[in-house]
Amino acid sequence: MAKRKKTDDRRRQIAAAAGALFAEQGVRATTVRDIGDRVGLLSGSLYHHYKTKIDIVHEIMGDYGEDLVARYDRAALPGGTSVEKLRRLFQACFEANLEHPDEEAILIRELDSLFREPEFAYIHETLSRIEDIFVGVIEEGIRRRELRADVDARFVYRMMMDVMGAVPRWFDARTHDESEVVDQWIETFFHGIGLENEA
Amino acid sequence: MAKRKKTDDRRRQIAAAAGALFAEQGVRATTVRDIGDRVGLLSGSLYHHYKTKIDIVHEIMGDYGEDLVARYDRAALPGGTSVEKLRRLFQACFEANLEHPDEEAILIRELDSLFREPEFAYIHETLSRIEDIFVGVIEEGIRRRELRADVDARFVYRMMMDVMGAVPRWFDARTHDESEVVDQWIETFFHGIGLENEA
DNA sequence: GTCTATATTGAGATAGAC
DNA sequence: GTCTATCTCAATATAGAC
Repeated sequence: MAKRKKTDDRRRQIAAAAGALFAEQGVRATTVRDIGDRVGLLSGSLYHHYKTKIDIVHEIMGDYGEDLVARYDRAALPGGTSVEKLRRLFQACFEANLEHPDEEAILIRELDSLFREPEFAYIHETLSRIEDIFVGVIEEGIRRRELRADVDARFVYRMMMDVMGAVPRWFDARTHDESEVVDQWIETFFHGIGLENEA
Repeated sequence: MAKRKKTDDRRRQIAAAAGALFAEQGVRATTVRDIGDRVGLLSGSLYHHYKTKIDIVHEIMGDYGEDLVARYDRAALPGGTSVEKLRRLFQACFEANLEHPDEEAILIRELDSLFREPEFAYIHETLSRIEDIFVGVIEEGIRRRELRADVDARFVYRMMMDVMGAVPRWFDARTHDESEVVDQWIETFFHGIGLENEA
């Protein structure tokens, strides 16, 4: 029992070190020797814990999708206006980036490269579920006449996701206040940057 | 003279083939053998025309920055309201994507990987000049009271650039009408998706 | 200017001793 | 469970014949 636990600790330690490197440099640019150095092992010893380098990526990302969908699901729960729901969705994005920065960075970084491989199809299924959540909230807002009737929900979702997807590239909790960012996003997406008397 | 021209043709042919591959798969994932296959040469023969694989990337991207900055500069020329200028800037983005799809795709794809290398610093200088153009237009709009006084120009620029940077990932001139996309961007950024009576 | 052939390096992975 | 040592393969790049 105690022995089993220790093995898992080592696995987690390797996954954590690898995750930080993958997030920073990308999976392809990170060598098994880099990972070994970080945890104080020779590269060959990693293979006692994982069958391949890609298996480490699966270990890191495999369960993360559920966590992420659950966050957005919770944010979209009934309660409040459409703006309030959108705000909760944006906040969920930041919480994910704060609590799982490596996973978020890897998700975005590898989306158009490694995660195009068929074995990572589950990543895209996760994103598709998140898209449905956003689109559901936006379409409900249109039906409730809280959002403009002429907005294309999938189109607006894409704009929002493009903006949220850039968070790992610039966000630093030490220099940014996430609630201010969420405020600005809400202001811009909901009210726009134009002055009314110019419309 | 005719001979010199032929040599340049070969260089351009190689750069074009490599550009398409770089845009699709990324520079790192594209091998010199891939490139050779595309132009009907053995990989070794490429080295008669270019010293290294990375030199081909420089050939493709080296002059493109000027082209891009010139486009955005022209779009920001005096004339019209701030919305009209923003519309012209968005249109410039689409024209760039239509006329130089490979360059745009490579620019975005490699921004956080290959283009972090010091030898590609000129790419970031180009982007910095484009940022200044956008920020200039937005700040002018605020001074003219055409845009809200409380918008943070750099922040809004980042949102816009994040949205524009995703264009190479989904835009297909055969299925999308770029002027419709520009319309939606302008509507969303300028007026927002909210209904006035909800504000 | 292109080909044949090969040098060189780097990276993922394995075998077997400890 | 880790190390030593090494295999294997793929990729960039080079040398010299044609």
